[in-house]
Amino acid sequence: MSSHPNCDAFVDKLLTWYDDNGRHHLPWRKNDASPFEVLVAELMLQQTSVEQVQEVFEEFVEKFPNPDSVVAVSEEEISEEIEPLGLQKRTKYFRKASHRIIEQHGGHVPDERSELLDLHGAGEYTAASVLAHAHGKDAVAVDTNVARVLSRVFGLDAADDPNAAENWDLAERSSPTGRCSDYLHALIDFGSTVCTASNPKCSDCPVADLCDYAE
DNA sequence: AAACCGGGGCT
DNA sequence: AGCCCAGGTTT
Repeated sequence: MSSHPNCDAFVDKLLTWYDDNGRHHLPWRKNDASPFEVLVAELMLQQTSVEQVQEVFEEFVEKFPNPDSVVAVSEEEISEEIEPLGLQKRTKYFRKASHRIIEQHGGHVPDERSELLDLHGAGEYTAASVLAHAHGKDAVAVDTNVARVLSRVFGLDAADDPNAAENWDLAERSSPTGRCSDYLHALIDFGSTVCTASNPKCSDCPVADLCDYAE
């Protein structure tokens, strides 16, 4: 646990807020979402809004529920499905990652950080996300939302830098054992609806009383 | 360390 | 017109 005096209280209030206000309906957060579906969602969500991903995710995983189904079709068939998302390079991510999962991991999405990092298109954030959301492991992933929320609440210098070690350290020290997946989803939902980049809703924030940033 | 990818929404 | 979005790869 963190040495920061407000840490436990912050996590507690955030998780309570998440229970009531989180986007629990998102298809890739379903309890029975497969590890491959989680990986697909994480790749789609890179620099892409949730609303855009919602438009294509379910049809994609219905057509391509596993790595075998991805490599079985032409590049054009994959590209066609994700075209509305932009960042067309991800077509190659899906194909290369699927090939590696089949050849190196028997068709199953790996559950070790180093193996996930070897998948094309998966960096530190995506690897940690898959560990937490697909395999239930205690791993933290810091994106722009998480970095912004943590740095604001705890008054860090690395304001909105997802690559700053300061933010990853704080995320790890504050993360509740056994509930990393919920905690990360909570931080993201909170960062995208309340603790927003511009015009944050501090006047309607459940943790404003212990936040270094709130006025 | 910086460039680049990308369509869509918001300002 | 400019900035941002569940970042990562390439130069």
